[in-house]
Amino acid sequence: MATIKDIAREAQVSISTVSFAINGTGPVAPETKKRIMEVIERLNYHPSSAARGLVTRMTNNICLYVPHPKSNIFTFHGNNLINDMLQGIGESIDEKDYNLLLAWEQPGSETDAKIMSLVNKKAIDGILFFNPTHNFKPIYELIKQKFPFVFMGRFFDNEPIDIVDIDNFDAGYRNTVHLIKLGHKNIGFISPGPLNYLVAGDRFEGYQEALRDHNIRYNEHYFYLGDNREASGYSALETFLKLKEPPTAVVAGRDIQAVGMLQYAQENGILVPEDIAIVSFENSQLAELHDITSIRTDLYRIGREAAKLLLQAIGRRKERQTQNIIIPSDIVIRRSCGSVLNPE
Amino acid sequence: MATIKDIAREAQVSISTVSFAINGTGPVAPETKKRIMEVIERLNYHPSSAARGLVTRMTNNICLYVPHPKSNIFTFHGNNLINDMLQGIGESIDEKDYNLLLAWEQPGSETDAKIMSLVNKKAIDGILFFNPTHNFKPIYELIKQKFPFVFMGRFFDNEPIDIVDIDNFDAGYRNTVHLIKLGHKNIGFISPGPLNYLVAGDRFEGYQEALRDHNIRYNEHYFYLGDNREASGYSALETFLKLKEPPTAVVAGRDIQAVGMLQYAQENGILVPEDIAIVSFENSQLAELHDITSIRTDLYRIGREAAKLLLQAIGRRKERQTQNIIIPSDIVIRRSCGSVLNPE
DNA sequence: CTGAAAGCGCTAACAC
DNA sequence: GTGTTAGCGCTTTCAG
Repeated sequence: MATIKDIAREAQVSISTVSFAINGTGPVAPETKKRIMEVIERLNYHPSSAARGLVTRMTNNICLYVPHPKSNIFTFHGNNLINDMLQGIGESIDEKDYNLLLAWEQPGSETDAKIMSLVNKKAIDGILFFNPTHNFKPIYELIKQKFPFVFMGRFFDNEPIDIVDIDNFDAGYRNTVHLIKLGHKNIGFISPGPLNYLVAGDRFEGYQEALRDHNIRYNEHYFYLGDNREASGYSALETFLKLKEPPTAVVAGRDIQAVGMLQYAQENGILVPEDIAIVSFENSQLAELHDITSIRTDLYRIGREAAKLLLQAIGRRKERQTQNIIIPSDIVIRRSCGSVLNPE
Repeated sequence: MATIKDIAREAQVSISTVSFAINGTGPVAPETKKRIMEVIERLNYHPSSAARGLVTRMTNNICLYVPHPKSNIFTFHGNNLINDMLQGIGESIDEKDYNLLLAWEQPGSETDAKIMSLVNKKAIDGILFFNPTHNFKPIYELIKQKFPFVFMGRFFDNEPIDIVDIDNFDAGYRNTVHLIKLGHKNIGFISPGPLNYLVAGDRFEGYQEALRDHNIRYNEHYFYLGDNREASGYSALETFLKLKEPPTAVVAGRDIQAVGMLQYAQENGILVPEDIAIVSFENSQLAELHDITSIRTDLYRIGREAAKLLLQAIGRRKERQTQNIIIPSDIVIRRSCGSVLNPE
């Protein structure tokens, strides 16, 4: 393997000149540079990232820190959306020639062992957090160390940190308003998961706010705590329809729940959207497959913006204003909500 | 940040002793070691991976090299399965304290620019290839350089390389035999994609071989070239049923195609499995949702074995026998095939 | 514009 | 068992 020394010798210059030529960090005469570049090409030379990293203290690696793959949360946004996010991240990091390291904690190990190890041993320059839960210890340590990171998804503490997120509150609000505009007053809500997950909590609050804004009283019997299984949508609808005054529309917390509702409806001769209108979140393949109106999350843009922001933060290590970027999402109207109207 | 020098000074030993103590690469007196470890703990010292990498020529990073996220191929095996694979990889690399770098080529860039750059600049110690297409240039360069890598999925050349794969031929064979055993003789086959993708080609060959083994003549009208969209299953069934002698069973190339078939069947009053039996591949969420018999691919084991193999290869850089590990897959019987019999 | 030289933090001979 | 020392391949003052 050729080293910078070989290049210097072959090009008849010193190694510092070679370094200047490669990095543009010092003046080099055009012909000298040309000669150097030729030798580099000829010897197929590539600077060693370890050697470079040792002196620059940069690795050109960022870490995408995700929940454990086995976790349901990992597929929270529907699967193909993760691909979208990766694509967005990829585009941003490619521009600056950064690499992407993927990491998560093994269940049973310390909750932040992996990520702090990566930070401590200086294997990464920054972190992209993609973790819908907010209970997050390492954050504070990282803030203290001034280690660059960006949060994808809301983080409810008021620490000044970089965040890129969709507005789940807004999504819940718009889904609900959409139903209200269609004339519904009795509107059920299935939470996508425990309300202490911000995604779920925010959507629920958006739902409530929409009701308030339209002078509809929130009925606690119209709330059903769901999870990531079809069955939770199924039993939600079952439960709702047993009420004396059942809802005429439901905001499903996620597409798979909407599918469960569809299942129950079909088995029991209930018509969608005639008897019960449904809107959902995620706009996954399932929504498309079953003609379910659903909120589309632009994870591509989230990924791209978050990575861009992180690279900026890495670039200027000085104090800088933290940013809070909200990526808008839109509602994809399909059959299940009983309208082809556009919302608002 | 504490360095090895600080530790040496505080522990009143030389830096080599510290190094020996940390890595176990030299004899250190128990009390000395204890003292050193205490200082390390106290100063929260972590060896710099760049410095270490510079001398050991190891990065402790491996690269999972995948198709572009936008590519359909990326979701070929169904999405949650990718998670399974990641989990498997994660378990293996955690044991040896390795990190996972995720990389793919941006469309439009050179087909192997990213991966060869990673190799050249010595940012990784080995590569896990996950790429269903076989048209793969960098392989030969890597072989020449003796750079460690493992292929997940078949590679049809006869180069001696490490491979971990499921037996798609076997899967196609077993799906077909399952239908034959149920009494079917006219069996359609929808390819999951172009036949030059080995996944598709192998499944198709398994299908053909099963027919041959049971003295059933292959009928080319029973072949339909599908893709990754529901519509291809839909039109496949439509096409098949228009034949003078339509098939009574179909091997769908992937779950989404089976769903498309179900859709067509439902719209046209065709009963599944009574009128047409269906088996498929992937065993994705869709298969579960729609009660489709499907072949389960154990991507968890593929990931785990592949990463393990790669780490072995990285460990002993000497000549070693390449391995060819086949991970068995099994068939998950559901309603769509018209049996609860176990195959074979 | 170019070169000499001092490290970056660590490992691994080699000497004692 | 422990210390000394020579690098690993590169960046970056600082002179000239």
